[in-house]
Amino acid sequence: MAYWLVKSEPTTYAYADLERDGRTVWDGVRNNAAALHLKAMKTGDEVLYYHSQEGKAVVGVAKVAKEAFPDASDPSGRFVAVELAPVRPLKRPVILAEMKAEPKLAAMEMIRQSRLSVSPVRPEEWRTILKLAGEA
DNA sequence: GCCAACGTTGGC
DNA sequence: GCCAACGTTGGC
Repeated sequence: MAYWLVKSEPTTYAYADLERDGRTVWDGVRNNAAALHLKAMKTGDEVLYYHSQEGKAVVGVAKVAKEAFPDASDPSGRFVAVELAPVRPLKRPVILAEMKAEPKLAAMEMIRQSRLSVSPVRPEEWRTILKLAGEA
């Protein structure tokens, strides 16, 4: 079981939209590094759901409902999509400023490279974030 | 194959 | 709205 983090602008597709839909195709990723992470996802892996721009916080937990398959929205055929399903909203959102202030999260991929839309999360980082969310 | 120019993302 | 970071494109 691996852990990941995905970003979405809440004005485009918020965590609440995922809850409403029950499941969604996570497509449109056009970055090679992010695509490699999508390909490495396994069904059942857990995913932190981060709101970029508006909110700038991890707001929920999702899980991989379907492993990588060709992204139908990509004419080149080079990129893949996965399907995600909601697990639960965090008890308390964890804002970016808190994450940056936490030394244990300094090595997190999403902190080190803010533009990466899909990134891996280490187990200890996962635990740290859940703790910041008041869940651990 | 190099690198300058340009576009996009996302934090501030 | 601005700008830094980074990826991509295209001329050479």
